[in-house]
Amino acid sequence: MKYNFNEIEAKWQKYWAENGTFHAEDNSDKPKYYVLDMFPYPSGAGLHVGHPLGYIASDIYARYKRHQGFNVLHPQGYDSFGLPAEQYAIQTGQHPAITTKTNIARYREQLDKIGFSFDWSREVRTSDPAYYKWTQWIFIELFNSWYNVETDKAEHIDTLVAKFETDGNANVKAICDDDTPVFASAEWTQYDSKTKQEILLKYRLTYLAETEVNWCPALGTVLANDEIVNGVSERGGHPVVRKKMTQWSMRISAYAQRLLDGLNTIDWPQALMDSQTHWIGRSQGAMVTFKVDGHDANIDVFTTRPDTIYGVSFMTLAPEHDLVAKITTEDQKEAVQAYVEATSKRSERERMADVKTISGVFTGAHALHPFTGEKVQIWIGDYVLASYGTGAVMAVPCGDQRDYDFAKHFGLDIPNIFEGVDISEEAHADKEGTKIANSDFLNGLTYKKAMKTVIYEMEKRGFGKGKINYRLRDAVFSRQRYWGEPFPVYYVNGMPQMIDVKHLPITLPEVEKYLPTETGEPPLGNAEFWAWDTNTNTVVDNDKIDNETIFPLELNTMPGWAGSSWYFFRYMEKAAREDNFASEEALKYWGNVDLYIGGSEHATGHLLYARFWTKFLKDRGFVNVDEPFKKLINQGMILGTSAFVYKVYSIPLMGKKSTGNFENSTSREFYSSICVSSSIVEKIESGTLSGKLDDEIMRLLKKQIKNANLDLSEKDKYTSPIGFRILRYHIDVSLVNSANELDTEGFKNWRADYKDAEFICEEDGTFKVSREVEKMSKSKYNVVNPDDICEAYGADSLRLFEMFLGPLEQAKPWNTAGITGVFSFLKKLWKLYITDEGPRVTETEPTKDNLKTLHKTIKKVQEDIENFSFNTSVSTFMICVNELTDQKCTSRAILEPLTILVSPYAPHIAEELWERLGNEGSIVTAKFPIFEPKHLVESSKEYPVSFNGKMRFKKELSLDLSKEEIEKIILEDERTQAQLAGRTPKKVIVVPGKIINIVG
RNA sequence: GCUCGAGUGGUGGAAUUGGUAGACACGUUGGACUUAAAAUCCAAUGGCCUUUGGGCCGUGCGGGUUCAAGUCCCGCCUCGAGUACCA
Repeated sequence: MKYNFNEIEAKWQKYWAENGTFHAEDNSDKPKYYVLDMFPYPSGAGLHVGHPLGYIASDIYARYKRHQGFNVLHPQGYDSFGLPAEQYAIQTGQHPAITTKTNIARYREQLDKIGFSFDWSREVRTSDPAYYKWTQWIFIELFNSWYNVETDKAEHIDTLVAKFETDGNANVKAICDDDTPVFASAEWTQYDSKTKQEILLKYRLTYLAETEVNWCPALGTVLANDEIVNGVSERGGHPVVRKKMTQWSMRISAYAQRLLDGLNTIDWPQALMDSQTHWIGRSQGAMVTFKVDGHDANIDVFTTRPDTIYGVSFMTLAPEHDLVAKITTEDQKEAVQAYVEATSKRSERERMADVKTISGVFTGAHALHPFTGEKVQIWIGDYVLASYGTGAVMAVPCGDQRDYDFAKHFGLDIPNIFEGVDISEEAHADKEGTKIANSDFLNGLTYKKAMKTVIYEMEKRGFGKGKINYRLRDAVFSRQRYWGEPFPVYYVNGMPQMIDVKHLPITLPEVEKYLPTETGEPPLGNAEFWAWDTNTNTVVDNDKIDNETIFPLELNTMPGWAGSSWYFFRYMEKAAREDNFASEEALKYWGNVDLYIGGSEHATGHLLYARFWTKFLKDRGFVNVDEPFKKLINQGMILGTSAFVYKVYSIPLMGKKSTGNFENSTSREFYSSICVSSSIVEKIESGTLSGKLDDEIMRLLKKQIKNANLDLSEKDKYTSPIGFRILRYHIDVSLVNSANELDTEGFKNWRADYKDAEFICEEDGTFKVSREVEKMSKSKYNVVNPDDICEAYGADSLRLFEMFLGPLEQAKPWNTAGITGVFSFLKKLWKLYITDEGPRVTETEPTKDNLKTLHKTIKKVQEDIENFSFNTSVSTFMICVNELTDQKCTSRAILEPLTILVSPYAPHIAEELWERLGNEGSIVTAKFPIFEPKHLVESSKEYPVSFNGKMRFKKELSLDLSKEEIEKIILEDERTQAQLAGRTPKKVIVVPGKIINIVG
């Protein structure tokens, strides 16, 4: 009987679905284990072979844990709100909900074919109103919370209001906006409702504020910093400009320190934690206030080097700084205005591309040094960022390279405040090991002591204090998009009001167009049915808005990361979950995710926001854990192997301006007929092309020019083309075989503009393409689809092969060539159990060798799974099957445990063999075999014998021998004598059980 | 520029605490079976030299530590990822 994978896989996939084999139990005596994948965005392109890599790894782990007796939660769902569906809707008018549903169905079909052990009864879709009801609920809870610095956690806003009522806000220690006014309790009680609301917005964990945002006009939306790459939108590459807008923001900065501290409690890749640490950007220093000479104004600066304050020789403000207009003197006004205007026009992109140019203007004003009272010039310069710290720096040119460069450029003073350091060439930025000089009371102190002393002194004199600053900004939470969660918010008198949680969800309204309105409002501005009736608590017609009982609803929607910041909690319970996102018992039982697998691109987005929301939910008592993901693994990207065809263009046809991107040029159809095989291109480029081929190319080029019938002069048309250029194009990888030969007929039929292609082939008549490893993407035509592999070799082969490719964390190119190796392994495995005549398993006692092979395999596979080294266990299985085949093993005592070992990796074949061995039911909870070291105990070892570290021969020796005995035997060996050739060894190293090394 | 990671046969990769470099697989070559192909099986396969015993060289490059280095230390080179003037 043959290994019929199609039949077996369909059979067991059906069995698992019908029996709910992978449904986790909510009440269980078993220990819990929660394995999660980062859920996919269901794109229209479907899954490619890169997607399942992490899913296969987590599935192996989940299945392994089931064999180990754990109650395993391994759910899956869809991050189904997002920009691509919306852009598709804009283009086609098709509702994003429909395309999303279709895409999800396709994903599900593909996922099911790979045999994952997902508990689909808990599926989550972020765009499902029953799900986003709770996303809206969390938003409301954030609105109703403030951050109490004293208790170091978020609390309900009522506790803050209570403090205001009794004591005002002077002694309230809270994270709030910088411009929050100070008031007494009496003042608070007299404020009108709107003022109170405005003040509370300065404290709430989500708040409405005018923020400068990254506005992308082409997409009609605001982008987060991590959605911008090199100054253009990550998706589509459109330009991005700075714009002020009223937006919802999340006060994630309140959690900066806890987000840093939490990293010490979790098991994540170092690189990922490093990038979060850097993103949060903690720096310790001081806030120092400088008075402006002749003005009633102060400049606050943050500095990490208050110890160098005597080195200050000027100050620099960001051009956008509020004080600039106020303090600039009459003579400098023109220059300053011009500079400010020039900077505001420069796009982020330009500013980034141009880091080296030093620019700035003197304002004419001076600040007073807080210690010496000396006047220092106040400059403006675009190297100072308005968005970091206070938007102003105290410049210490001797200790900071940028200040140094600025001072040199404008001829400003560079006083030296370091003992015995030469600063004639560059600034001295080292902290340790240098003593401070020329600094009054700081003279002779080291960095650490000077820091303490100067901060103490500043605090005493009242113009500065120690401060910790974070780079982490509050996160903008509004998006001018349609396909996202609507805010449960309406506006009374311009102030946001939360809809009561019992009326959730507020579902997305229908719109005619998914584009911004003509007045520049978000797409929800197109909705006609988008007002809130406070009497009926329903969404009603916009025409009814009277601003008395019926009010306008929020037009923005939430960003992509809203739904993904808490979905791992929703999975914890499968019941209807009307009254909470998961029951208290379920949340308590499952706690947090034990193993989370996904891509490293989420380092500073999803993974930071999810940690933030988890900490918030913990503070407010809704969940029991401080960190959502205990252990995290980044799977490496699977890269595609793109194929390229080279085409020859005559320069006269291309015209003189031949520098553009021809791949995107619309006129290329004209010139696309001459294709040249890759090794001939090499010859052309190295100038070693034979005359015959050269003539052939020239002939085709002339023909092409003639046929093109362009508006060229007669002379140009018939003179021999003086030169040509070679350009390469991505072509579909399915048109190329493993020897890089092109299917020329298929190529002609692939796209209309290639139908007249002419080929200049290799000498053997084949046409070769060139290959290059790149990211897998539709536009590069290098996408490989898992369905085809499942069809041809089966899901078990796909699973094994993806693991066999290499270490999980490493990026690796996809090359299907090797898949036959794992496929023939599965066939060999099958043959170990079943022959053409039928089952061959017997009750024979296993031999010593059988047991040794089995237990060696158990040990290695278990170690590998626990180290997430799945590639090496596939090799181990191959070795095991090869050995058992050689041993002609038929013993059930060996073959039955082997099916369990293989089961996490190749579950379908394992189930089938398990059943054919006479077992009832599924293999998934069968106990994992236990490794017994006694089967690996050896009595002798084949020692490698080295001379000066180089292995020369091997000798089988008993392990009972002492070092001395081994040394004696080895020195007597004739091969040793031959190696030594009469010399006396200086030293003999014997490591029992390992190696023998003879020196001399 | 800074931070992190990686460089091993024709290819993907293995080598767990320093202890037989190249496991396992692909590919290639030769052979068996077959009318043929597929499938399967057997053998060889890092490079160079060779009197067929074996010898020399080999883990990006240059040094070092050690009886012994792919592995540890110092200095470089290349590639990849992240980040972008953070005061």
